[in-house]
Amino acid sequence: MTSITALPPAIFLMGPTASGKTALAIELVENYNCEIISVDSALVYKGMDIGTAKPDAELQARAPHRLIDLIDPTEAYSAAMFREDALREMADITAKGKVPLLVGGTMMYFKFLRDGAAQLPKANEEIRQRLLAQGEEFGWPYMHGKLAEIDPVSAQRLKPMDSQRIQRALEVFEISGKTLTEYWQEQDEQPLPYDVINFSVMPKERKTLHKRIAQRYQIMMQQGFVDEVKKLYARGDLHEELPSIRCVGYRQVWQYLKGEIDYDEMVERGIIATRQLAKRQVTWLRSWPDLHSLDTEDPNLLQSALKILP
RNA sequence: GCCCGGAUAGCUCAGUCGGUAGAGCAGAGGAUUGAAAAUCCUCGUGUCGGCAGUUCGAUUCUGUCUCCGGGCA
Repeated sequence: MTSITALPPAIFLMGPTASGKTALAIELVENYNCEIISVDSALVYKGMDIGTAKPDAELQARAPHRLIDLIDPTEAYSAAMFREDALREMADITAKGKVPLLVGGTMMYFKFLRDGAAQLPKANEEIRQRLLAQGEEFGWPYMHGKLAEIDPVSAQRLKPMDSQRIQRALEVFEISGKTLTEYWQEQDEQPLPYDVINFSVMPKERKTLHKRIAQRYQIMMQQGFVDEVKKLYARGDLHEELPSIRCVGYRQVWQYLKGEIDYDEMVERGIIATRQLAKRQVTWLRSWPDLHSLDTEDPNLLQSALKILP
């Protein structure tokens, strides 16, 4: 009754963009019996390397990352797909007698892993496009009103301009005839079968993070970020509405290539978008339970992390 | 040196027919259930360039000085 089955360990290494997660993860791989699983919604895209700060060939040779380069930029990934993929990879690593090290900044993916997900129907592109077009035409408050008729609980929770969530709630109902609220009620606990050690890494000062973001963005420019996006642009089958092209930086370079903004403005807006991303990531982390906070600038960062690990 | 136009929130600017001011952007805080690097919500006191004058009262009118544009020499 009181006996608790020992769960295998797993490590979550979370943090805002440009906080030094990857560097620490690689050091951990070299000093601890673990393997990396990427938790990043942008690293899944093939051909998007510089702007996503994807670990290069040399780093990946030192410490292989799972769940990167999974799909083409025309395709879409999702938190639910991530959960499935990650659980599979974690089991594989555990079976090898190693500890899964989940590293990334996509906090909703971490949340899905930690808390599970409802058994919702997956996105339907045709319905999605139609709902988006309707939203554009009649305005999201109108769509929000329609949602209130079929699923008042969801409507009350969502703001009238939250296009994405309103669209999703309507989509779920159209596909299945069941409301999002009903699905949520049916959702049962899906505890993660691991004993997780939660880490966050970031500089103590926001200003320091902002500085790192700006510096890294300039380095990306020097590495040929614009050329990378040019290649995507030249394909002709990609556009600004795709999740891939909406990624931080890619969206801004895309606008530059379309001639909507000049070079300096593109750089400025790219850096701003990165800062705003970092802020949202930090917001997630503030309420994350059982978090061991590490300081990017800690000269003994690796040792500080190892001290906490079993 | 002269003429004209500016000088207001971190930035770009609006405005007050004289009663101490407001947008966008930035920034901060928050939300987050198959797009999440997405999507959305909340938050605006600042010697209204300095000094002097008129006035009950000046950021607003007048004078002057400083600085920044542009033009003429």
